[in-house]
Amino acid sequence: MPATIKDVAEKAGVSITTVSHVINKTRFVSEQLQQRVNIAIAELGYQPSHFGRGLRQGRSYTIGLLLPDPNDGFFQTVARGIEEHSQNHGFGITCCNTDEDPIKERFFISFMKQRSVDGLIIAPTTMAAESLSPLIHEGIPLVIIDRYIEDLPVDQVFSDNRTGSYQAAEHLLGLGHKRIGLLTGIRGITTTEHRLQGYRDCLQEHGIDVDESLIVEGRSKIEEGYAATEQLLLRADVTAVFSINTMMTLGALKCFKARGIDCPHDISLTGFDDPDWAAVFTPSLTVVAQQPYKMGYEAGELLFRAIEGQREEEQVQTIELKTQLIIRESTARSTGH
Amino acid sequence: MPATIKDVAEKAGVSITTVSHVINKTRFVSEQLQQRVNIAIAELGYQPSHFGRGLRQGRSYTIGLLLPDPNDGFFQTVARGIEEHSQNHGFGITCCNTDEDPIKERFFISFMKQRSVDGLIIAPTTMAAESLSPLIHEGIPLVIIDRYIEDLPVDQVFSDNRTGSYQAAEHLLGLGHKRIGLLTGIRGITTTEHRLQGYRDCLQEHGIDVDESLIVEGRSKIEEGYAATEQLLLRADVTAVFSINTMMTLGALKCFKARGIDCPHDISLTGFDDPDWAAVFTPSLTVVAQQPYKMGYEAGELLFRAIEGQREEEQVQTIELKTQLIIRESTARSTGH
DNA sequence: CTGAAAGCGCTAACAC
DNA sequence: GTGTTAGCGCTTTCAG
Repeated sequence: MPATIKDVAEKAGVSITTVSHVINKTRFVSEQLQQRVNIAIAELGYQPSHFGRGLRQGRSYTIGLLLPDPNDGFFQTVARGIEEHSQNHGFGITCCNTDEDPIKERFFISFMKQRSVDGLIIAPTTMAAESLSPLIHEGIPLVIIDRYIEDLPVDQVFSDNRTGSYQAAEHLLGLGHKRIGLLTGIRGITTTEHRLQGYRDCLQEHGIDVDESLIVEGRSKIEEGYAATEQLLLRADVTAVFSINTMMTLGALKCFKARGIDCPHDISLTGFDDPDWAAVFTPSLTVVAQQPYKMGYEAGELLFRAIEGQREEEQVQTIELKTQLIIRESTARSTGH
Repeated sequence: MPATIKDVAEKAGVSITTVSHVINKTRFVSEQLQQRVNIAIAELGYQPSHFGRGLRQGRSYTIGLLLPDPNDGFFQTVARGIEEHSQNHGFGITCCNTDEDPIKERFFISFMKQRSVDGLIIAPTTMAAESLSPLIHEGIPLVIIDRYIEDLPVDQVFSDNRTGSYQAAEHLLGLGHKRIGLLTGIRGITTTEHRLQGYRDCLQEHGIDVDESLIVEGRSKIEEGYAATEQLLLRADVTAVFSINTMMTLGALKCFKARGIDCPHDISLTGFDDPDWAAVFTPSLTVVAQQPYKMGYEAGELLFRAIEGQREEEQVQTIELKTQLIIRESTARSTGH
């Protein structure tokens, strides 16, 4: 039904080869023919078929994006950063949510392969490289984001979670807090583990033994944050809470609210990530901010460099983004207990 | 490099026809051959090429999604509802952000057409049908969401924005507020216009003349909401603010915070949409909640019905979703002035 | 019950 | 400077 290259060729009175070359600027064509072709294209409203081209070239002009949690505004912003590049290159994006499920991850990777994506950006669900190494082996351009995987010869972009976490803990210690509860995100992904490590390192370097009972495992839903906070509050001596991701932070706040706990007077709170509302909240939230847009942007840059072959083989890059501690109202000097 | 149907056929000692039929279950194949084929497929890790199939069938097993604002969690949830269906049908989703820009919208529609998407779900940037009617004419399955377009013979799913807004205004009137400021979203899209209309209708039916100076135009960024609220506050007699979208609401809250205005004691606030944090905020926010997941889900259902041809021609549906006024702490009885 | 072969729209090697 | 043509991987008619 839609016009094909053949229709254009006939209308312009040239061969389809010439049409192809005009479209792709892939060899010289005389002014005159170029014009005839362009006119024909315009009149027919011709657009090259994605399939014809793809079948021939084995390229899809599409990149795949595998993200764990669509509810998290963080990844939304990451996606924007990536989009910046894909638009410039005329590429499409196919995005799938893994929901932190390795099975889904595997499925979608295979899905993407079937569709011959030209590159893939993944925030992996696990620290293991099983599902990823085949990709690398097959030479599909790949960039890992958000979660660092050790010893994997592949481009990676992630935040310096350990330092971010360290600084948050140090900030709380500096305010006189000795017993700092930690709400973790889902275990087994590096973001969580590194943030946990930063907390541990900081306490230890300040001569404080880490009380494991102050570390409560959550995942990434408000209710889980709520429950984890309640559990934490059973220990009456907690004067500060450090929450490792946005949803857990909201859960903590909800719990505070339900129990009539005054933050920061009764308990200080520090979160990770800086969503729009964090600064508007009452109290405004002290947080460790990441650079989600930049994460996406850098990842996109690495990916397209690989796609366009402007990269030496085996020369992979690892980009660690700085975090920033933003001190607001939700943390205050410990009133002791 | 990856295995083709031909490789499978050779390995299984059958014709490619048979392989195709086994894969697609499109005609009877003896148990024996089926097994041989399936084994060969497994051993080769064969996946049918998306391009080969697409070129032949003119289908992409992909739907397109055009959304205006990726920062808005609302659309994120809508997308989840759609995804539910696309997963079940083994379809992919290609999503693009129009950023409320009709030019981008047009571009992406054309982009989607080139890629032969099997259907399109769009939250249009304007009330005009120009970019959309060609699609309808070409018979590409299409569902409009969020924003109603009159007299367009196409499936549509949207919220009853007028009633939602009406109820919010009525709630504020019931609390004794007489001078209710209105922060609008971007003008010219039906969501904004209908919400505006609901506000107007409510005041009028309660015998109150609408003071146009209480209606301040914003768009969809925090800073715009902030500025609009400041403008509103120049009128000292405003005792309540009704904000028409999430970002404007955040802007209003930010302004309140900056000026030391106590909500709801000094001024009541009602928002539209119910993001995660609205209930956790201090004060928790009275809002008109929509049903974003349902919006996506219904849209997906309509779209796939059309894609699979289970719909009479010219038999379009229009689904209006109820909104719900959720009364929380941010609205209180007017203390008068 | 199975296979041979045409052809979807395009690009690029090969002619001229 | 331009055209002819093979063939990418698949589905589907047609033949048997």
